[in-house]
Amino acid sequence: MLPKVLIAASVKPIMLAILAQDGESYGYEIIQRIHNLSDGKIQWTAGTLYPVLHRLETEGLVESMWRKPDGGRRRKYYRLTTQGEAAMSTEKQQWMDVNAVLVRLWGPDLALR
Amino acid sequence: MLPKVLIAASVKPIMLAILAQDGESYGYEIIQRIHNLSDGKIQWTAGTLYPVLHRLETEGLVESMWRKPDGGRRRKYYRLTTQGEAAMSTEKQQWMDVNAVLVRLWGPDLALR
DNA sequence: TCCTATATATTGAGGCGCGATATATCGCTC
DNA sequence: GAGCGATATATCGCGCCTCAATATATAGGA
Repeated sequence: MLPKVLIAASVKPIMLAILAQDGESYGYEIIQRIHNLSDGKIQWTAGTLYPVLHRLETEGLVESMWRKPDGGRRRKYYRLTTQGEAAMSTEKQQWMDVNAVLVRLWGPDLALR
Repeated sequence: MLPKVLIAASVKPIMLAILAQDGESYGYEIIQRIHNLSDGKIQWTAGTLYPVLHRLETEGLVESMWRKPDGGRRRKYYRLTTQGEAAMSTEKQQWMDVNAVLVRLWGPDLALR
């Protein structure tokens, strides 16, 4: 079980990175995607995910459209905006800045193991 | 300026790692240490640091002792407990789990650049 | 018909950073 | 010996965040 604060810090960069890689996706699929990507270590719930998606949309980083597939119920697909791509770069840089400090403290050799 | 949530997620592992590496230190020094370690990118304030130190002490991860150096005013020195060392390992593993997901999404090749 | 999986949405409780503020002392300069 | 900046610790409260719980709806299979 990961600490809340670590979930909080990683949810935005991970969400943006998933949409950047997958092109577009919807809530339920994203939950499963991150579950697989992390070997089950990260388990977002609906109560975590949807508020984040709505926040990203309010901030203009993602846009959404409803779609109804043949069979199965309607889904709300999300896609990165141009602003969202820029935001991902920023988030990535910030994460790596902090990560660099931790790697330095834990020992630079560990980065290669 | 780093996002609050990223500060929140990193403050505990960084604090534990600093004390693990330095043996012991005190609030004011830790603030300068992290400033230098991060090339000025991470700037903790007293309002961030002291509550965290107190929390770590309540959790039994650090222990403290007042000391009065020759010249200069008294300082409260902090040191990791055995529990604190174990907590650092856990925090480290959790951070690396999340970092692994991000590296995977951003592209594994980036890890070498 | 009923159950399970799929799918989105909201609320409220609890947790946390950090700017602002308070308090105190050292060492230097005028 | 007054004044000041650097050193040093401490607390409060605003605002933001997660996430369990809850609500709603539908597809497909038993």
